[in-house]
Amino acid sequence: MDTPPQTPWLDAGQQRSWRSFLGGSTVLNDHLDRDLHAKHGLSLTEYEILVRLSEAEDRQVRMAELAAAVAHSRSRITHTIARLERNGIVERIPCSEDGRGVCAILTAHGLNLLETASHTHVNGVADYFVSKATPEEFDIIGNVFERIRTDLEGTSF
Amino acid sequence: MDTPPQTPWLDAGQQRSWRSFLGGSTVLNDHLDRDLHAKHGLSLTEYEILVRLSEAEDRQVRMAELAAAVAHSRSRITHTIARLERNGIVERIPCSEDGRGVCAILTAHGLNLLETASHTHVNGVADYFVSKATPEEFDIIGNVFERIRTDLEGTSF
DNA sequence: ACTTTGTAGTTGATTATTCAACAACATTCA
DNA sequence: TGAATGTTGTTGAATAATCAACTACAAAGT
Repeated sequence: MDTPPQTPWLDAGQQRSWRSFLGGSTVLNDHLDRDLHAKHGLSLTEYEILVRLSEAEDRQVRMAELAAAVAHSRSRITHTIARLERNGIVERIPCSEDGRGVCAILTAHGLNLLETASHTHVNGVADYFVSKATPEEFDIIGNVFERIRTDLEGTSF
Repeated sequence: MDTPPQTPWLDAGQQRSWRSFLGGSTVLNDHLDRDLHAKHGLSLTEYEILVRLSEAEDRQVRMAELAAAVAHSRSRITHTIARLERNGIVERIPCSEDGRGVCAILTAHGLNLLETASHTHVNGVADYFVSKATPEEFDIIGNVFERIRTDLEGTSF
């Protein structure tokens, strides 16, 4: 069923690296998510969205742009923003310029929450991730995943 | 609310690396998951479970052990195995030695499916990930995430 | 033996994500 | 103008993941 004719298998080292990455990134995401949830009632993906909003002009961003920024589907963003809106963290406003457009905008409460939560998050990233690598290693990781992202994004949805 | 007294923020480069990692690993997981789903009706996490089973003695592993291997909760494994069982990919058998124990065991059909799917998966890992890094870089990534995992695992649930 | 404590796995309710279908507006081009 | 065609965002149903509560068995201590 559309199987590539021949498959060059990963060697032992590559396989080990791949599995380490998969396992490590899973527990890393998990820890960051748990910390945010326990202390602030936010998921990591919600947190990421708030960060993007906080950095934007007028703290507002269009839905599709937000989706692209955090690499999620438009549908997922709609649901997530709906949830955040229910909790008074974000508001939805029709976006000028384009009759179809909708912008999510951070409320004052949302901004406060983000500022509080950011301490937890940054400490988590530092403790669980940055501190486990040398600056050079951390840099390499950034570069590789940057490449992966730019090469892959836009290839689906 | 239990906020660390002072937070040493990430510098610009660290922040860039962290975001690249987050975005890159998201699209990477997404692509691998989509490919498996589209071609074989399997999710990446289901696939990982099948791999562990296939490598085990008698192609069977106890639930808790499986959970640890793929860094998921026991509950999640129960649900996932139930799903796989419904599709005839796996079976559940009471595990000797321990009256409480349950083992998941790969069926013949499950093994076939895995063998077919592995081509898709390995090609995906190679194309989307391995080929984007030099061998040295890939090795470093493996090492760093190995550290992260061993340091972090067992810290929750 | 028996009580306490711990571990394995499951269950069902809640919450989150995906997917396909859709309505509303924009753009293009005849 | 007015059809196509494309894009934006939403909706609801289906699927998956989380969480707390629970049963059943095991191990230890008395």
